[in-house]
Amino acid sequence: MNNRKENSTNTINETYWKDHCGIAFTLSTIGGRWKINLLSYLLHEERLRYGELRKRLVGISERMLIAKLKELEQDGLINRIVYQQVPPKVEYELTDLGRSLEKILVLMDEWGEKNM
Amino acid sequence: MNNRKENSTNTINETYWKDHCGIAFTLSTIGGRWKINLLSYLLHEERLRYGELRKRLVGISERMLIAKLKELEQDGLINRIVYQQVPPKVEYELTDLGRSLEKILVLMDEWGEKNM
DNA sequence: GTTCATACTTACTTTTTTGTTGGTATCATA
DNA sequence: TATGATACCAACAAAAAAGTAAGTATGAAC
Repeated sequence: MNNRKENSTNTINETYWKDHCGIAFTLSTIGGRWKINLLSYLLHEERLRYGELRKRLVGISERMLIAKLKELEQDGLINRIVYQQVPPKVEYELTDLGRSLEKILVLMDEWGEKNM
Repeated sequence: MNNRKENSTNTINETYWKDHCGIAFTLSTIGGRWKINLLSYLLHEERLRYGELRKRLVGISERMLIAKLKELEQDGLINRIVYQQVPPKVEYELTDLGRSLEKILVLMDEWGEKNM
């Protein structure tokens, strides 16, 4: 899953900036095609099941959805809540750390709505 | 330079979200490896020459620096000021639109510094 | 007429991200 | 015993982003 070349210039650059610059660090945790959408939906709707997220993220593939959920979970931004039942039921919600991004997300949304 | 496939799923998805979601739009204009660094330096230092930017953006290649400057200029976030002299002198500064991102950049920086 | 400084440019390669397709597991219900 | 519902996985392929290396142009100073 994590098949980055550890000593590529690309990775070296990203690592350098993640370590030296707050903005770069932040961007690395919420950047990419889908993460902010995920965070945004979870911010507004509290808890959502896997299938509900998939419906909302128009165009996303299972592969990406799972991958991004896993990354967000590993970064401590969301919780994964598993119900022991069949068929399976899994819900996702923001952690406190995830919710602490609210202001940034709101500002980004406002800026975008205004300038797009 | 712009060699995106116009009808790839990837591009279709990005376009859809850029049109429907403010956050996605914002992220598409400041995302990627280098743009926020550029904006950040220009925010703090007002005007910087091409060569000065290159020194600050440790690790960046000419190709990337030019490409990102051009994108930022086309999106109206920065001004390119050319002095008619040899050897050439070109400065870059934020536009009002660029400066309107300040709050977001500051918050991202704070969040990063706190959590990295 | 060669060198220097500066801001770019271009062809090409590598790396990373994203998408496609076709799976698996579980147990209740029909 | 077959079907359905849900969450997830894995091999492969395409697309996009980033990096490498070697250029160009200009006119002044040597």
